Amino acid sequence: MKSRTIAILAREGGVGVETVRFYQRRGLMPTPERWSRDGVGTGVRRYGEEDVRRLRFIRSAQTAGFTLEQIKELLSLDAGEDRARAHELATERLAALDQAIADLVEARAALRRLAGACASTDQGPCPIIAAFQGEAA
Amino acid sequence: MKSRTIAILAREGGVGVETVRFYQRRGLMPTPERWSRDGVGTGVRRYGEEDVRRLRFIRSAQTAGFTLEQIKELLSLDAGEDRARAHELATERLAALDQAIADLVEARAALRRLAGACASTDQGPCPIIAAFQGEAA
DNA sequence: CTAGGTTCCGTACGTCAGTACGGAGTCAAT
DNA sequence: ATTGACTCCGTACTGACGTACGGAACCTAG
Repeated sequence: MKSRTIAILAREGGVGVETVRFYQRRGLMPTPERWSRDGVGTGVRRYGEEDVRRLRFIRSAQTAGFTLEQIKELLSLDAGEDRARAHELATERLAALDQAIADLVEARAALRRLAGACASTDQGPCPIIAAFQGEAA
Repeated sequence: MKSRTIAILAREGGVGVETVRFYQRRGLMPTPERWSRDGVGTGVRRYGEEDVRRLRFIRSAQTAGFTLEQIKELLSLDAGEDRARAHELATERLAALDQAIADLVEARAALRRLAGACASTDQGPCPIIAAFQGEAA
């Protein structure tokens, strides 16, 4: 079970060792006890599947636009009974996410205009600013 | 024409005064000459339509995920002849944008699972981390 | 048992995009 | 002419998210 060193955990989670340590300092990842098999010295911390899942969740939640603070709260809510709060955080973020997606789709349209306008081998000026006119903000 | 003070420009562009000044320092916005109507004193800078459009462009390009450095380059390219470079920047960003949109759509699906799982009035634990399993990364 | 690679830890530094502050100058209205 | 709001400018600080450094302890293979 708990057989991974921090480097292996980091690799499986797709982040750097320093990032895991950073998450530990921020309270997002646990800091397990050191583990010395022969009872000599203080040993080294070991991590399991659980920790990998947790780490991957953090990355996913970040993609969803949660801040580390919010992710920390979600983690503390996980498997807890406070459905109301979890639901609240999720739907709040869902709305923001829909807005963000809409904005990006808008932006993509503008970029297509830009790419289109500046793609041809025609001579003359390339109206970059103009390509972005007609936005909702 | 050039009748706006920096506060009015900022308001019309949807940013704060300090942000405009920040963009000036970064070379994204021009720093027009001071303008004293009666020739007394050093006067105050005034801005026109052109500047409002430029400011709005900056905001839109930011939504599209360009960094301020890249936006600066786009602005220097605007109305210039370097179509190749403009096209390159646009298509590069377009690809990144498509990826970002795909990620967000993924994230939205995960959030819907989460909201769904934690919406009911059922008792019991709320599997937040589990709701995010099944991602592409 | 020694050499090397890792881990651990605190602290410092880095980037991006602002935001705030403080004092002097300027403008507009009363 | 004075008051009060706004401008200008440099410099410093913020916040989110890491990334780097350096020395001591530790673990593993040869």
